[in-house]
Amino acid sequence: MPEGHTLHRLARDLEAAFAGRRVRSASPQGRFAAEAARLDGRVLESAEAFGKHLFVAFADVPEQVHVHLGLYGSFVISPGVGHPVVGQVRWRLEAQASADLRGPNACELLTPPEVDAVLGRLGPDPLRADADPDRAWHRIHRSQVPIAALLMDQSVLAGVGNVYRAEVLFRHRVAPMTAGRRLPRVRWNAMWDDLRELMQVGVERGRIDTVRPEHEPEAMGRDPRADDHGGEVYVYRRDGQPCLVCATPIRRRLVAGRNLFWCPSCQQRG
DNA sequence: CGGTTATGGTCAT
DNA sequence: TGACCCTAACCGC
Repeated sequence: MPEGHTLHRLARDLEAAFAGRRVRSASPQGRFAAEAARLDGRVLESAEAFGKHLFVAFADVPEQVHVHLGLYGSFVISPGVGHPVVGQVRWRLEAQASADLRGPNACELLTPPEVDAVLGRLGPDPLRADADPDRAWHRIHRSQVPIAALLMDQSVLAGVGNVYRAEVLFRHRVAPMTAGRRLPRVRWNAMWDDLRELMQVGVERGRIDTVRPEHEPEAMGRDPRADDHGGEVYVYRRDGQPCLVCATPIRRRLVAGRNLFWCPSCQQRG
């Protein structure tokens, strides 16, 4: 379930479990075998996330492991070592804990220039303290592309995925097909601040929650059970169901190959 | 058991 | 725009 919050949480957890420790490194599946063997027995130095990209550094190794989870990759940390390998495990780290990487879009050793090249393609990441929202604004305010597409463009903004884009558009009542150049600057500033807070909550809880207290199902007299994807949201994957605010049926439409969800009644402004 | 789906991205056309 | 990559869960038969 990888949007940016997942990777930042993962970086934090990997450091807690492995930083400063000598680790075993292997590729049970074999597709990262040579690289994993090279790192075996070394000290894991750091794990850091930029948008949806994760970089793991080892002492005395100039290259870093670049991990991108893609649509359905997972990197799961569990206590203890020597667990049986279940399914396709691309990379396994072990110290006093274990971490299994499955189904990543990318798992590769990159040289420092190659790392810089990846980072250079990324827009500002709301989860990084030094991120500059003006860099994103510069791209947005001169673009004819719908804001719903711009939010997914990692070179405009890094870390936002299909859930956060739908939810932040709803929370700010923005019509998804509004061209970037039609979005008022004050609106963008508010969306950026909101994303910072929402994604930080995502890091802390390990799930995406976007519903304000006054709209929570319990407060609205509904079953307080979380949505199927694990968090509490306004529109994501709720097509056909009543809007939590106005009861209008939530709509769905494919935008740039991904399902976009929105409330046609609540979301009418630029 | 096979088809579908998924919070993503790249590359070719 | 479409093909393709990667893995697992879920659904209907």
